[in-house]
Amino acid sequence: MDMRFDMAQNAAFPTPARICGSQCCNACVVRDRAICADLTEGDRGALSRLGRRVTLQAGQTVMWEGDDSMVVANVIEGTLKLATSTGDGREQIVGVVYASDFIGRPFGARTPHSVTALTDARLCLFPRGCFDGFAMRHGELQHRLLQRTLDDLDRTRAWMLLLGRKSAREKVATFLLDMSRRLKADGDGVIALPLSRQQIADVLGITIETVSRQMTEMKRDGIIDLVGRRGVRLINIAALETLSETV
Amino acid sequence: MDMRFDMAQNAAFPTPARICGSQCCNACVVRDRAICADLTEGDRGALSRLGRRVTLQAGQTVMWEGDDSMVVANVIEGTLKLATSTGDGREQIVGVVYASDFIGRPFGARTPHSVTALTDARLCLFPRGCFDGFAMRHGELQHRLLQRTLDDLDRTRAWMLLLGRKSAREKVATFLLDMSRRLKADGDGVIALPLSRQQIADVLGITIETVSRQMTEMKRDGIIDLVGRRGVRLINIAALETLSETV
DNA sequence: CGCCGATTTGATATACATCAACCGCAGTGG
DNA sequence: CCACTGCGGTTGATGTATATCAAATCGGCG
Repeated sequence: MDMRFDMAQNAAFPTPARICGSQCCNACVVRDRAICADLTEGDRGALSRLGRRVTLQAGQTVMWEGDDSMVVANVIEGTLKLATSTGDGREQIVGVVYASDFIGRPFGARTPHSVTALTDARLCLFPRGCFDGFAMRHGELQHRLLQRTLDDLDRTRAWMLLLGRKSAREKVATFLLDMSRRLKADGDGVIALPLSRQQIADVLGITIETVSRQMTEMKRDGIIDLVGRRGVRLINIAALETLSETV
Repeated sequence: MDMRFDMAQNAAFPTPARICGSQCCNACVVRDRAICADLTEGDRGALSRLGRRVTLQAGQTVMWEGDDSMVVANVIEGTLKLATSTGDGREQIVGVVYASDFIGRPFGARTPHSVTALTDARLCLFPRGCFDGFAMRHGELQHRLLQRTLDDLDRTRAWMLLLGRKSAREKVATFLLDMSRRLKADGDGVIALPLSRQQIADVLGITIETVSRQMTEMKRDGIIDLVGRRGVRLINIAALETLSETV
């Protein structure tokens, strides 16, 4: 695993103040977006004591497909991918997760996909057994987790339409729009993609060459602009929406 | 909507005894597999009173993609499909649900996909608002729903690998194995598929012709046998597993 | 400035889609 | 009872989007 990342992915969270050490939720940047948001301060502290903060480097894998489900985590900072693959090495990225998202498989024996950091990342990691137990005693937490899982399922099913029925052009257009909704553009309207071309291909179920060709073609057509390896500026969003085609 | 079904899909549930009328859970065939399984008898009765039993004919649609989420339901009997489509009519089936499964979008404003009966079916239908309220007061129910949603998500993500990275041959092999796991074969080892060729194509993200060709080819190779329009016998399961390719 | 992996570009192959008959079974009606 | 009809399914001929293979180019880093 030797990925290199040329852009400052984590600029949004410039080393958050660790006022009360790494164990404290009060200073947590995702506190009110993560699943622990609805817990009382006391309960949140109790949950916090079950887990620990860990740092990941880009390219590191936290969980492997098919492994026993040993841990779950909140993403505090960074971007990670969820992936499955066939026996002969073809990979499909089944999800991309961002700060405040939840990862891992609670209430289940196996992790059904690998989880790998795309950028440097920080997690709030819990042993699964402890987390499950805590969740069973805290309805608010389970409710939040349910909400999030239902949303994930909706988004995943929408992506099935893309994988099964859209052309390469439509796939790339949909991908770019999706990214523009999740990521903030800089002053010049340039979005820094957290994914390499190969990873984009693995998200869309096409090859790297096809991704590249579609993007340069869109650039030729004046719909987008490519800046450096990881940057895109969406020039004609309406055109992208027409291309992405889902009503 | 004029689908016709030549095989007795529902033979497994020969007009269940309605001992205490259609409103009673005690005689419910899915009582201990559905999400209400962990409720006390009293709570189950209370939930039951919020909803009503409805009968669907094959081809009828209960919910439409993008509509306000008004109802949710347990499937008592029958098979239904969940589908989304592009503006120009390409369809992707994002899920197939069976007896004891749960359908609809609780805790959310919109139904993200249509739900249509593939066979005649019976549902235990709840207004969403009432259901949500009841669920909020009953942790066991939410826990069951969470479990089920997590399982759905796992299965859906596994299907993404199929849609994005598998060949037509692999797709059909995977589909047949999946069916053989969910459906019981009759005495001769023949499985009655609940889906037409077009619907199989819409599940796998390929065309009807490709489905047909792959199946007749597998038949030529002695891997499966086709009996009538809806019947398949899996002769060489090992070969199918090799073909389906996921490790 | 030069190097190395990431990306783009080009040439070619191919799996699958598309278009078009055709077949066969299940109703239907004479 | 049998021809007729309609629809789901199969089969064939052909087209094309995308994969594959190969090489050139770029961009960031030492």
